[in-house]
Amino acid sequence: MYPQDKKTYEKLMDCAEKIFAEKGYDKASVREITAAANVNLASIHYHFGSKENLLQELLNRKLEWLNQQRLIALKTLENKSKNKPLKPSQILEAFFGTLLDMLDEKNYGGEMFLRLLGRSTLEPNCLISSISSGKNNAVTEKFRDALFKALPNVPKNEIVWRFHFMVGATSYAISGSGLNKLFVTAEVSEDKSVSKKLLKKRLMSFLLGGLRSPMNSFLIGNK
Amino acid sequence: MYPQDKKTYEKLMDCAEKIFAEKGYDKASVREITAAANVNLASIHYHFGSKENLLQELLNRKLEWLNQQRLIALKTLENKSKNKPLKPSQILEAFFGTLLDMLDEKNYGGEMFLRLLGRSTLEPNCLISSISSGKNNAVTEKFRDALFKALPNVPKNEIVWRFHFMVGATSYAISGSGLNKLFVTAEVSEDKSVSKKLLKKRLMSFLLGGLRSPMNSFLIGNK
DNA sequence: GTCTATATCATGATAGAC
DNA sequence: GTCTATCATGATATAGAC
Repeated sequence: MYPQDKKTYEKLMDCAEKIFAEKGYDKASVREITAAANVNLASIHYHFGSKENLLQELLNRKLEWLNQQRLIALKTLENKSKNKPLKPSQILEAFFGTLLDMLDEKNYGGEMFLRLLGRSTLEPNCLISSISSGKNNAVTEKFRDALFKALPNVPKNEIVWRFHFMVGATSYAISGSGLNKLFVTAEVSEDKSVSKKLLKKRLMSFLLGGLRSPMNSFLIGNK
Repeated sequence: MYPQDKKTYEKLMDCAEKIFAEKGYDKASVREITAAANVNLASIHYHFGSKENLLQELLNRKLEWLNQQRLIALKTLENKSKNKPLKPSQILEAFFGTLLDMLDEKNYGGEMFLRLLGRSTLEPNCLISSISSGKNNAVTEKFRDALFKALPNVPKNEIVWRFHFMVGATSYAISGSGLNKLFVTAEVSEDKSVSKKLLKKRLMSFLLGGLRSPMNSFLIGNK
């Protein structure tokens, strides 16, 4: 079944990624994963300690890669426009656009990652570490600061909140299942391939509108 | 422990709601729920058929109540402003404001509901029915149509997508765990009680901005 | 150090007595 | 409707082979 030359650790990572993507974390059993990888049942415990830890490793691996891409995109932008502050749309492109591009990845990698990331934000007391880990926060802060510079007239507090809202809209929009669920009404449907292509444009337009939404006096009054 | 006069069915619903909210669906065991309710282990199977079904019942109960409130709010608005089209902000208030107000509910009801609802949108092949059930779709469509009227110049397709994005931003913003996770940086933090009060204002402002975001030519060109 | 075979323990589900 | 007993499946732990 599986190429024999790969190490057990790698086999498990690969198979787990695929099976998690297909069935979700809960319904993917340790037995199924080890069987698919042609390794012993106990190897997950040996290499990762637990099923949860295996998921952690997968998320961390993806997250690190994603954040690298994000930083590269940001650096590129900053190099191009010497000194001049970046436009909000450019910053969003580097942060969320890079994430959205993962959807096109092969091997379910992108979709699984995004779904499981979403799950980890919803389940209490679970999987927090991969998100609030130092590296990830560092990247988030870089983009946060870029937004501060790009929108000097907006209170920093508000920017942080709106960043948060943007992450939410993106996570949800991206979760494969969510997409077709809420609005399956025929009248407004369009060709699916068209929808997929337009998703990024549409979401970015929405995020930008939310980010730059005028602030009412109440919010400003409260700093 | 538990008041003896309540029926088993009610006891289970109440305890399950609380325990699901605290630990999440997976980590709440049938044994723990039945123990807390002072009923027999097998009663969940008898009354609900399965643990999943119990969750379904909980979600449906909440969802129906929520949607009733939403319809009432919408009707009230439509009665007040005879014939004149509603403002988008009013429609959002009726739909998302009503949802956000559930956060103040006692007994974890609101938070659990929102978290589990979020989960159900992220897990594949799971719990779809409560969301795409007929009643819920009917309510969603009412609000969708209200937005169509309120924004006659925006293509219907775009409104539907933006509605979708708004749901995502709201779900995420509301999920108790998500709130403190992403941005725990000290510099931008403010008093937590203040944050909680302002959440609704902030989110509504963001949603409104996203909903009314100008459309770039690319999107319009593709209808 | 790496992997395997096997044992343990918790969980959801269920059958059948009362 | 409620109970006890039991099953099937899952994750995890351990002992020991290579």
